[in-house]
Amino acid sequence: MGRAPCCDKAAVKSGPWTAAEDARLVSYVLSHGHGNWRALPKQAGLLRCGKSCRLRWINYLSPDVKRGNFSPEEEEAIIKLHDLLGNKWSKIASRLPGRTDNEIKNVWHTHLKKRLRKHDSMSEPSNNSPQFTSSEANINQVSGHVSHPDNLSGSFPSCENEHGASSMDHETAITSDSSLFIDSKSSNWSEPEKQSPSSSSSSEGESVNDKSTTQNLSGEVGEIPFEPNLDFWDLLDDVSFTYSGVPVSPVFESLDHQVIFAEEENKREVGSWWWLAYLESELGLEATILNANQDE
DNA sequence: AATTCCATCAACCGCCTTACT
DNA sequence: TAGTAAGGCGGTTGATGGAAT
Repeated sequence: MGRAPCCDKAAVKSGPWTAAEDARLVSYVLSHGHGNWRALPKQAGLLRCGKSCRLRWINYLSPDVKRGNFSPEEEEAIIKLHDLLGNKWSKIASRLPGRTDNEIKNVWHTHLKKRLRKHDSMSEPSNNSPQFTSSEANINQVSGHVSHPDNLSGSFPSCENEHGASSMDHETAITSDSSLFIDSKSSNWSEPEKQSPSSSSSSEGESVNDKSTTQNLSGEVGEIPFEPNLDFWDLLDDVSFTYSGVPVSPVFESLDHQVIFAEEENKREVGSWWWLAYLESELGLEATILNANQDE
């Protein structure tokens, strides 16, 4: 007997999310939260597995998610953190505000790993310890970073992490290493158009999820088969957005605005706000907002 | 212009961990 | 303490678009 499936696979939908599903999920989470992911699909009227809902929210729909290319600083941080933590993507993601484990994992496999390998092939492996992979052996060369002191001890080479050894001791050490944490308010965040060509995919910043959401905008949005949460749509209808009493342009050109307006205690709120504006833009409603702004 | 190959990334799968009873 | 449910995580896959031929 195998493990019981988390949900009835025959009764749930799989594959790319439609704009209507996104809207329904967002509407529900914003108004009710996500106390129970497993129960959420039913309550929200989604024919999706709870896990799928959670993943969709965390990796794409959450206002905390920073879209756009990875800045050189972020990439360097990933390299450093991977050197220390191995494939602990969620731990790495926790150090990169706005970035998800999935995104980091993809970037690592599609860009950074190759880059390191390439760098490796161009350099002489003069001092490589046998237990280090070639790419790991060059991480310090690329980043100019000296690993955490613990990492230099014989008991904790990088490759141990890579192969699943516990990283808890490391985590504790790393937690106190502020140099390995990208401040969400830091100007190090770069806008997509400022990205170096070597950064991750060039299209991500401007056409978010054009494989799933955007491609469905043509027909499904107009046929959203559910009753939208009124509070949620009221927010979208409210074009006189303000933050702390200050009028704010509702259409952001980049997520950096989320950072600009993010006082620590209000960061999440603003992020949610930005997201609403973004969603409206994605759903083709930006004209409404822009026109409203111009009228002011 | 058509076809093939490759890179990218969203999403799925299954295992592990944690919280609760 | 053991059993169970749910959340979380990392590995992997498949669809897609663009580049190369």
